[in-house]
Amino acid sequence: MNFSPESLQAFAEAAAQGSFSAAARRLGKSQSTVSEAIANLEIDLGVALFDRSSRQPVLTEAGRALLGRVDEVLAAHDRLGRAAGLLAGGMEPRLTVVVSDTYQSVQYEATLTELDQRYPELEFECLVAEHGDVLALVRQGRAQLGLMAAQPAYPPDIGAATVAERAQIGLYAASHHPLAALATPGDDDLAAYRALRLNTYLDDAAPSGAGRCWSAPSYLLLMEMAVFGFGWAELPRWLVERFAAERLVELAVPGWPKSLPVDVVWSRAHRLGPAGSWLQQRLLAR
Amino acid sequence: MNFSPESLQAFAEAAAQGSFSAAARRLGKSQSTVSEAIANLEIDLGVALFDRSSRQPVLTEAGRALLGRVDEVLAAHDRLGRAAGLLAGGMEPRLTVVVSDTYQSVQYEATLTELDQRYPELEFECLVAEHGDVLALVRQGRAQLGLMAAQPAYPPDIGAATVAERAQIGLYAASHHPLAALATPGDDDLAAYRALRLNTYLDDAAPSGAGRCWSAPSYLLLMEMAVFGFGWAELPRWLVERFAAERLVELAVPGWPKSLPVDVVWSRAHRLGPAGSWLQQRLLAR
DNA sequence: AAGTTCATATCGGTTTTTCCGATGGTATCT
DNA sequence: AGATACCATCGGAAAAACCGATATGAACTT
Repeated sequence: MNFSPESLQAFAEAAAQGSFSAAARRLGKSQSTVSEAIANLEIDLGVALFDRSSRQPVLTEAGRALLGRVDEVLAAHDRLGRAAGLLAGGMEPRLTVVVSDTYQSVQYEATLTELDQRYPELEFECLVAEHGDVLALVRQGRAQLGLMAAQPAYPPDIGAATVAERAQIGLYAASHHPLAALATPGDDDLAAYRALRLNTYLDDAAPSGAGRCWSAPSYLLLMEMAVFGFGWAELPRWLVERFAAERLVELAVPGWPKSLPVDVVWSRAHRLGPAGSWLQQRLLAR
Repeated sequence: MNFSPESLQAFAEAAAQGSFSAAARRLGKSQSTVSEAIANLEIDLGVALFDRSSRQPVLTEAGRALLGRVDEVLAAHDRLGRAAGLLAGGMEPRLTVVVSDTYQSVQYEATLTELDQRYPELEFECLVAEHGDVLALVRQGRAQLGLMAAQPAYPPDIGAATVAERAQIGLYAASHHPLAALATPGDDDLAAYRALRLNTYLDDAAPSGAGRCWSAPSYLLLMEMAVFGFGWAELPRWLVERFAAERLVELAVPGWPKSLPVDVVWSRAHRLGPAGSWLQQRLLAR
């Protein structure tokens, strides 16, 4: 069975208006067209939709039940049309952002909420990759935008700009860890205990005591290990404040917390779509 | 914009098969029809859906994004067709059951779950009404089935049958209520404390102490009042067991708990549909 | 490198559907 | 009873869906 959108629209409009003629006027078609469309739809469905015994047609019980289904079809139909219109207008079908694990940012939640409101049809994808891979994914077009620790220089085909907000990285240990008892622990105190390190964080020279350090591939796992008291760790401040504020304490080591600049990067070869451009500007605007 | 179901189906099938010809074979149409349908759809949508540079057409990014929307339209379309088929086959569009407040029955939960599985397209409506109104609603066709306390006789146009399972009504008071401390309270003990009564329960003669009794229009409110210790109440056993088992105690008054027969009633003038007949039989079969 | 195969695009022509204006019948209101 | 507004039906015009045949191109074989 195959129901034409014209018939469905005629039915829905007639049900809404309570009149075939009024529906025809609103749809810009002739009355006979609407009448025949509904009659054909009734044949196709095998059910009478309207009771025509009185002057104005009134929905039958079956018609009332099927009207809901018809509305669903038309709503899905409209969504398709809207999505196609956006795509035809140059909107990218999806936006991929790759975030360096060091700066994976639930802190951008508000921005993403705004993105969702502004571009509801957009498919959004978030990748996490290690520093070098961020550039590779952006360069090959797999991702449109990247967020990573600011670099002194970038390849010529990569555009970059520094985000106003810097990433805050602190040193943390569990509340019951010996380090938590010290007022101002120094580097030698840190060296006395096990370090918990991100094992994708390759830029840094291995510190003393590296033989005893534990590592994990994400800050979340690292934080879990710190909460259990396995050692101390460098962690993004927002992550601790949101998920482990009462179980970890920040260590007041001189020179900490660090505040690292973050860059947004993009490929000059691939033009950003409207949503990508908006997100780029939005990230820089803060 | 108006997208014909033929085009959408051709697009979805072609995307699934990765081939226009294969889609045409599966749809029972000629290859040129599918090709033209998709070409027209691309014109209507304003975007290219397939990349035709290679032998087999491959979805563009936009096509991949829109395919999801198209599938939603087709799914809604299918649901409409299925619902219409059921209605055309004699299925009632909705089933209304009216339950006497005395026996409102979440206890029939399993039966309703089964009804939902068996008739997923059915619109189910549950009304609650006072004894006499149950018969009125069934008689006028507003409800197809009724559940109420068994009556000695019914009007001739009303069919009735007794449900195998009887309604269990017990006497309850809060755990901290003085009555809860008595091993076997008698009627005189009950009379010494406030009674909580259903105020639609008009058949019973007002007992002694009626001036002090509190009432509520539903067993749920009544049970709340009992939990707060305001007095003792007649309550359906299943209701207490499910929602207040640890806060109320049953009073071992001689003659209680009562076990009342429940009748299913229906109108002889209105034929029951398949779902109604099934539910009727299912209620009686236990 | 040429030939084979299998895919899609395109083109006429036929069939089907959609749409309109006109007409007639019927319920509702004055 | 008449006026009015509504719906069903009819015949013809316009649009579309559909098919078979054919051209063209990509991948694969020899």
